[in-house]
Amino acid sequence: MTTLWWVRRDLRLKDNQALSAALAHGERVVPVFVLDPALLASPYVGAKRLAFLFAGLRYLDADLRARGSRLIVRTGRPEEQLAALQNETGADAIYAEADYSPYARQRDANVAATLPLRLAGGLTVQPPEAIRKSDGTPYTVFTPFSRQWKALPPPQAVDLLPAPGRIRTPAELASQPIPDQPVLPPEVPFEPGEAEALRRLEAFAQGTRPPITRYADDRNRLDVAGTAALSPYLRFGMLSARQAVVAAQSAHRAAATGEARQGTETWLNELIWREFYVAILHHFPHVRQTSFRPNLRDIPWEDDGDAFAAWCAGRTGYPVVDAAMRQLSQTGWMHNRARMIVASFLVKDLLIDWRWGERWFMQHLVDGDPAANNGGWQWTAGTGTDAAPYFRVFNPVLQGQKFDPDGAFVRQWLPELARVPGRYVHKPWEMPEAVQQDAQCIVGQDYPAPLVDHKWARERTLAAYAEAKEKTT
DNA sequence: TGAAATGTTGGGGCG
DNA sequence: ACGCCCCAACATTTC
Repeated sequence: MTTLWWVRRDLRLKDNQALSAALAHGERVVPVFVLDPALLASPYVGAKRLAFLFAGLRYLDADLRARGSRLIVRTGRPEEQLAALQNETGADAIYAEADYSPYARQRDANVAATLPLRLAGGLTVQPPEAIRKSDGTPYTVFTPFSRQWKALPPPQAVDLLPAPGRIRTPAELASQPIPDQPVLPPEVPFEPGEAEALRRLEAFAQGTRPPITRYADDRNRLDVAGTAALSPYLRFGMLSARQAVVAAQSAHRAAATGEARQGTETWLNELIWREFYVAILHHFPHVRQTSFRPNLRDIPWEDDGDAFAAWCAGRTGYPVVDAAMRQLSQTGWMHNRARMIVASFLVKDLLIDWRWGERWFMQHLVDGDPAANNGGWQWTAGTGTDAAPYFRVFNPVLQGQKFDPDGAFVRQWLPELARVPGRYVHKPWEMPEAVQQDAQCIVGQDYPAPLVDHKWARERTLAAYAEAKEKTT
């Protein structure tokens, strides 16, 4: 028999449960990717992420060809394209890795209504349905969720599925070319593909004193490459969550110091946060439309297009915010600490609806994921599950001084601040005129004056949130 | 996975 | 020598 392996966000041959199931089911397997016009037209899709995906498909196709197979690409509604391919091949089953976003679940329901679709695990280590409180309801607080997650049997290295050897795929099937547009800009610091993902995981978590052993402290530093930067690979399944967790646990066992143990535990927690937000979006799909907390649905947002444009362009006058926003638009990636800082600034200094920021992030992040991105924004806005309390407002100057103490990060992305002395680099508007002259950085001319006064903005936001709470209680 | 406002303490300058 | 005040430094509360 012939089986279809429907590739969606699992662009890998190793530890791929859907692929393994397809190979176990039939002697011939057809790897297929469906370009879904509805997805391509979405305002939540961006060119850099699309380019990363297409380049990743080319790598996958090359890996498949090395095994006597290839990737079949079709364009159209998945249920129609898969039905056509089923007719062409006589396939009696379609295997795919389960995905849990509202769009993915609707799409898969449409396919399953007429075709033999079978979903396998792999996007997360623990399927979102599997982690529930004793009364059967889903967790909405991270800590108990993570406790339950850790109580389940952990994946072991021996559980990781090897890449298949030869894959027999019928030769006569037509395929469209993998799109070569948009092109991945050279500024994007991620080489796509499964091989690169594994190289990075190894560099991060293996060897003597690898970065993961310093992760607990370094992960917050904007000026240090202390994070794994694996998110784009996890986003498209060039790496499985299971592979990442196994690596974290093996690094944990190898940890010789308290710092190293702390680092590996902290990184594992970040992987569990990812699964937490997949589960939240699965159980509460309405969070894509509105706040999780009903009492914060009526915040009187400022619909300020100009302020939003300044935030997008990295021209707010707060260096740490602007540097991060320019890093995002140029490279498609942003440090996690920086994501919190710029999100806090948009929501709590500019009082702009977090959904505007959520959309901008999805348009620019190579790793943009509906669950994690939504969870992060609702966390910052204080509207989500286990969110930051509404009165927690980041001070962009203090955050800059704490996590970019020498201003190296800020100067990297804001060359106009190159000569600004360290004591002013996170608050250039305090430079005396003579210092501005010396630094060749006139505030309001070479670099913007602050878009809002932080102290004033903080109070405006506290009042606005208080108003929203009052309305609904 | 904050920060500001407010409260407390204790060392040292100074009359 | 003593009490008073100033104000870091730290702690606690509040948003």
